[in-house]
Amino acid sequence: MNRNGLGRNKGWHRIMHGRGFRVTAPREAVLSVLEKEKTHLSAKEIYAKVIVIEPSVGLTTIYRTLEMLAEMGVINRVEIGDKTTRYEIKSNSSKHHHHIICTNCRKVIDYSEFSEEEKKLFTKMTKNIEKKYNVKITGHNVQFFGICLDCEK
Amino acid sequence: MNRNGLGRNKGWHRIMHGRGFRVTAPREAVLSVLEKEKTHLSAKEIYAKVIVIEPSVGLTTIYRTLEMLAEMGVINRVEIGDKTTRYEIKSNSSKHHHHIICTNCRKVIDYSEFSEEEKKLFTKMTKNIEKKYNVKITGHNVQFFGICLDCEK
DNA sequence: CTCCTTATTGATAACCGTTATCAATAAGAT
DNA sequence: ATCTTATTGATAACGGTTATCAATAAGGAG
Repeated sequence: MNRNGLGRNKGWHRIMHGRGFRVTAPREAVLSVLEKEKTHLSAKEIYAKVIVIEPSVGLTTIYRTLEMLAEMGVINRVEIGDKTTRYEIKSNSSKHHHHIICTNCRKVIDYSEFSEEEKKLFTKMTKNIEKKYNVKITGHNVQFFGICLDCEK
Repeated sequence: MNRNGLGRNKGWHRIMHGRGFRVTAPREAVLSVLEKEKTHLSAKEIYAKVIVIEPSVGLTTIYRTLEMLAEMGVINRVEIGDKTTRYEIKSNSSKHHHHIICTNCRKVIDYSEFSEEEKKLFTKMTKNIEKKYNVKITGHNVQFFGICLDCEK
């Protein structure tokens, strides 16, 4: 257990190191926050939580770290239509999922209980697209829009 | 054929009027541009094309008009990850489609040749989600990410 | 057609998320 | 312990979008 309460994640050290990145306190703090939250936070929201752990960290560093983690494939950028980029960690516990977004309050529900049928069809769609358009597909993003229970009144 | 070359679209007049909106030259010009282009333009790009038709129109009006058209359901907002909102018209000729986005050059391919299987599954997924999460689904957005032929070198 | 109400417009400034700059700092190899 | 250089934080700048407000014009009433 290091100073940030980041216990089992020494793995990051190796991954970062392997890519030639240095392991720093701000980076550990950002990972610690994302690991705990598992929800869709904006850079500002992450910043607010990070400075509790490491008060000297600047907002710029948050943006830079998020940029780096996204490039490393450790986190996903999530756009839910509220004009800011949000981030979610791709841990082994949180699988690939789709998003259900309330167009009124912008609440997000993660949807990951895919049926075998759904999984197969997405695989098939991906292959079809690759063949038909001669592209290499690296991922997909699915959003369902609607009005959540709370906003329905 | 009115002054903007907008012939068969007098329908907009009725729709706008019905909602209590006035039919103005800037609005007709924006619709004219979107109708012609059918691709994913940013507000600035639309502005550049509009001022050819109506030189006195300001950028602010473009934003306001796009906001209105989106609210009316006449156009879609499209996010392709290049930090600007893009717009596409929902004409009867351009059906519902998904997007294939090159993560390198941000080119977008529309994908609308859905198989019956795909259509059925999306309908089923929508119903499942509505039941399971108690929400009213109004639409969905699907993006496939990859590297296009040109960027593959 | 003319008048009148009020939605709409355009110029400008403000806003806000994100990024560039740059001297100071510190990770980690030697 | 030293040294190279990636990283940092403060600040300013940037770019897309929105608020402000007086001037304009759509379109209904007469």
